[in-house]
Amino acid sequence: MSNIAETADNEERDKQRLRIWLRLLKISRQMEAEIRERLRVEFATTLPRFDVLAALYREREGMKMSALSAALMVSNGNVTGIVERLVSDGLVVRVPVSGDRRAMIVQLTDKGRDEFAHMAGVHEGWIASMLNMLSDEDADVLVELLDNVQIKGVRPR
Amino acid sequence: MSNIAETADNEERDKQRLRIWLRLLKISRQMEAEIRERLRVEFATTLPRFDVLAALYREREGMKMSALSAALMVSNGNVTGIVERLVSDGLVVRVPVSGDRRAMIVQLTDKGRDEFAHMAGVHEGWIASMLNMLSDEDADVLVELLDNVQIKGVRPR
DNA sequence: CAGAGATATTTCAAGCTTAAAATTTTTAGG
DNA sequence: CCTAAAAATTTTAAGCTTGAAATATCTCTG
Repeated sequence: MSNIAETADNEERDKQRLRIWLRLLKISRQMEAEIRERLRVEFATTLPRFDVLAALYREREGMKMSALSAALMVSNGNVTGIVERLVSDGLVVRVPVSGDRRAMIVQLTDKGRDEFAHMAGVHEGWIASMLNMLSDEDADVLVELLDNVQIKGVRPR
Repeated sequence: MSNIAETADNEERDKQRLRIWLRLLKISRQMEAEIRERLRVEFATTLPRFDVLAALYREREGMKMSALSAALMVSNGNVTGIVERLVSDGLVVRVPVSGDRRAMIVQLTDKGRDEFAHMAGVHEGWIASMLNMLSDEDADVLVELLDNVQIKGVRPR
C-alpha cells in the first residue's frame, strides 16, 4: 500500500472526527445557552446551581463536598462558592460529618427539594422541545452512538 | 386512542430526548476539559483565546468586534477582554475602521497566524485521538444525525 | 441641520471556573 | 506517643462570562 495514499486517508479521517466535534460543540453550546437563559428568566437561577441541586436530589442522604465536585466534574473550590450561595438562599444545608471534622455533608432542604422537583419537570420539557426534530428512530440511534464515546483523560497517576 | 397511554408514550419520548442531552453534555464537557488542559499545558493558552484566533484565522481581512462576538456566540463585553490580552501578547492587532470611528477591526499578526496554524494542527490530532473509538461508518452516521439538530432560541424579535 | 433613535463598543458588578497554596484534621509508621 | 504524609476543604489570584448601563458615533427624518 502507498504511504502517501494512507496519509491522505488518515487526514480525511481526522477531518471527519473534527467535524463531529465541531457539530457536537455547537449543539451543546446552543442548548446550554438556551437553558441558562430560561433558568435565569423563569427561575432566577443559574446552570451551576441547577446542576448542584440535581446531584443532591439523586442522593437523599446528601453528599460530601468532594463527592459533589467529583460528580459534577468541577474543581473543589468551585463547589465551595456555589454551595455558599445556595445555603444563603435556604436551598441546601451543610452538616458536619460525625467522626471527621474535616468533612462536610451537603443536603437539600425541603425548600430545595420542592423547588428542584418543580424546575426539573419544566427543564425536561425544554429539552424535549429543543430536540423534537429527531424522529424516535434517530433518537435511538443517537443514544446508541453517543454511548460508545468514552473520553479518556490524558492525566497519568 | 387512550389519553393515559398517550401521556405515558410522550413521557418516555421526553425521557429519551433527555438521555440524549445528558450524554451530549457529558461528552462535550469531557472533551472540552481535555482540550483546555492540553492547551494550558502544551501551549500556555486557553480555549476562549484559541476560539478567537480560530475565528480570525478564517477571515484574513480581520473582523469587527461585533462580528467576532456573533461568530463565537458570546457577549460583546466578553470579547473585549480576551482581545485585550491577545493584543498585549502580540497575537492580534486592532485597527480603526475608516469611515466609522465607533468600530474596530481585529486582525491576526504574523506571529498570531503562525502560532495558531501550529496549534490548530496539533489540536486536530487531539480530537481525532479522542474520537478514535468511532468506526468510519459510525462517524458518518453521527455527522448526519447531528446535522439535523438545529436549536432555535426562544428569543423573540 | 437638529435631534431622535440606532449602532459599535466598553465598562461594570456579579458570579463561575480553575490551579495552586494554605488550613485543618486524620491516619500510619516508627 | 509523635510526626510525616495523606485527605477534605477553603482561600486566592487570574481569567472567563453575562446582562445591563454607559459612551461615543452615526444615520435618518423632519
